[in-house]
Amino acid sequence: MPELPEVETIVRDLRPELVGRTILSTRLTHDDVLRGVTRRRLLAGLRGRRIRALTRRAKHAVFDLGGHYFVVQPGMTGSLLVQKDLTADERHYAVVQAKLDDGRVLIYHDVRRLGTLLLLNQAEWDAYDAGLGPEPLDPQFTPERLRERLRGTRQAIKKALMDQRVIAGVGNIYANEALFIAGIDPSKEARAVTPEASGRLHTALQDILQAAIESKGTTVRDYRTGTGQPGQFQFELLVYEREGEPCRRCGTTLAGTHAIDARITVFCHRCQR
DNA sequence: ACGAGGTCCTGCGAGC
DNA sequence: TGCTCGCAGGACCTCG
Repeated sequence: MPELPEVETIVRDLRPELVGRTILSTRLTHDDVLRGVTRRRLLAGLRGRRIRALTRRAKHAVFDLGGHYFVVQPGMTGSLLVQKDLTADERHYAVVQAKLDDGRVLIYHDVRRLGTLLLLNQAEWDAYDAGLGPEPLDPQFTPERLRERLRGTRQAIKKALMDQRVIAGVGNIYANEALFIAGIDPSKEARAVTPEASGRLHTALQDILQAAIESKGTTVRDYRTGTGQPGQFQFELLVYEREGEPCRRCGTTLAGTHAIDARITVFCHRCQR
């Protein structure tokens, strides 16, 4: 499931392939991935446009088309690929096929279509961007900034971490991992996290996200890098997908619960307080 | 402002 | 074998 490291990997892989290319024509096979944009406006907005830049913000891949932005949020099962030919499987799940001026095709592939596509002008993008929390790998994201963001909410710390308005780009996998590394009980109220623990969490978040980027992301099922390869970070996970297995730090059997926001939370009763 | 729960969407695996 | 059903979940919504 593409979170910050996965989208960062996709964007880094595709940037040299796509920047400077012009989109000749576009095919959209399903309208249900569109959010706040009609089929007609999306297709008109892509056709004939040159890709000026490709960047990441939170869990979104952002195509700068000059004057407006094509924003792809891969959701659970979305991926972006650039290919010369499509396999039958790729064709079946390719929600968007954009023909490029070098003869290749940019594909947005999404089996479950929980991903979303947006087309925003400059003002709309600025407003959207302003609604997202700070980037955890930004040098301006200090431990103090994290503590400020957490102080205001009584929500469970894990839910707060996954709230894109609080911090951008963190989803279920890295929230579980960072809380384990920082030794914080995922159900603890965010505002009750001590400054010391918050400092550990800041370090853990930056370390885990950076390490996951270096391993090209975590592939549980569907996620692929921009070159179609699985990521490698799934082999380094400490708690996620390890419910019932021994804690790597103390050997206690890791617990699993759905009590927080109906998502699987895996943690160590002994190491996380 | 909070939590709880529903919705979207499809593939997969369990159970019968 | 072939079916039904529950589950996976990020974002967004409504309700109390």
